[in-house]
Amino acid sequence: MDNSFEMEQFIKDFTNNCSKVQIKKFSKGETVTTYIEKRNQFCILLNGEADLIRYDFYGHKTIIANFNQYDTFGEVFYPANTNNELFVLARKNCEVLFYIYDNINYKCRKNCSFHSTLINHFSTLLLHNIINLNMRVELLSKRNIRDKLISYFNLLSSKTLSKTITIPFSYTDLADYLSIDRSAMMRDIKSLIDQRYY
Amino acid sequence: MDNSFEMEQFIKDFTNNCSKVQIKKFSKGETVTTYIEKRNQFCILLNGEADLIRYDFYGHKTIIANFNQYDTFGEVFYPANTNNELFVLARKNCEVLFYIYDNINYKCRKNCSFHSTLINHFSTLLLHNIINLNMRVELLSKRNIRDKLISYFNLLSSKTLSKTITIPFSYTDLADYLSIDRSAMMRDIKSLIDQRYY
DNA sequence: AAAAAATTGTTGCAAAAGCCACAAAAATTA
DNA sequence: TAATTTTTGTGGCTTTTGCAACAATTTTTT
Repeated sequence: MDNSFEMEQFIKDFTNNCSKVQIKKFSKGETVTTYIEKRNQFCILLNGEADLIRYDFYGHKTIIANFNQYDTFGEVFYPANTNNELFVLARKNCEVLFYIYDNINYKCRKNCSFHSTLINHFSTLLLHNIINLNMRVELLSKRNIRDKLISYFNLLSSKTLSKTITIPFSYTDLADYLSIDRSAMMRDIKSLIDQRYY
Repeated sequence: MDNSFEMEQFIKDFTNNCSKVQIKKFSKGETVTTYIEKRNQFCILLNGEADLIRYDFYGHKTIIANFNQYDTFGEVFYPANTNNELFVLARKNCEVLFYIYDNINYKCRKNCSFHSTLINHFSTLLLHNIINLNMRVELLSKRNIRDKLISYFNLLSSKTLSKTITIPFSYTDLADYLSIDRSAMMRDIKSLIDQRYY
């Protein structure tokens, strides 16, 4: 699971200047990218934190995904026929690697070290992405607010291997992340506390 | 998106006998595998159709995922700390390739052609998996039954590029797939029809 | 072809979740 | 530090969803 050491090495390896790679910095609150035109964009969050956001036509905000260090995102991961306006917002200051993905096995003409190392680490990155998504599906497929909360708290505690958890969101954002109404969620949190569940 | 030709080739390539690979056939209704012990199992559905199922402690069945030809599944895609009983059930007769995944770059001693081709196609398979999962998250994050249904129908019609859709599930299963109550879903389907939405 | 099992269509009622609104508190910005 | 914005906590009311139940089909099995 922990591939941070492996990734550190990877990051060092691509500090050369490959023409297909760009690294940009973003301040908290800035838009990192929008998923509109299909440009086969593939991104790696090098540090910081960002969210993938959707607003539906009721005006509801949903936090589709929450990205942390070395998480991958971008339009490559969405089907061509997506009719949604999705965008990635920096939750904290962050640094993002952008790469135009055609075929993982195509190297640039320079045959630079970035491409070699990307190919080596690509599967690991994608596998990590899938595991995250499966956890996400696990949460969202829970039938009621209470179960979503319990699942989410268990997830947090299993990540830190600790009984005390720290929610990385405000309650407002947590509700948007679990795709539920905030006031209804507050009610349920209160009842979990009353029953000494957490 | 369509990688079926590529896959056909792949399938042909591993008809040799690699010691780490097993291909098994299952009849409709049989259990393909259960996600209990972490055995780093990686599977490819060669043909047929299968579901990933969870029963929660209320007895609710949820169809976490629905797998079709060349979809990948298995324990590798789940975090080690999964406390869920998940199992894969054959919805139709199917053939499944099992492979114990350690590191995609480890070849077996024989240096057989399976491993070479798997490495070549692995990213494509994973990317496909991610796209499926993102569509799944898209559906499940919708706030109400009506929107889930509309999203799902749109998805189907965009897949076939047609206005008439065929739901690959019974209504009973569709409800389990969308993680909602069947009778409530029937009510909403009826109202969509009344409003000539579909 | 008959019997058994599963799906569909439909209710009334109960429970859960959503919506709106507002004051208090906390965090952020000027 | 003061002003402004965001978050939290809460409640009343409405709407949606879930539950249980059952007859009518349809499908599958014997």
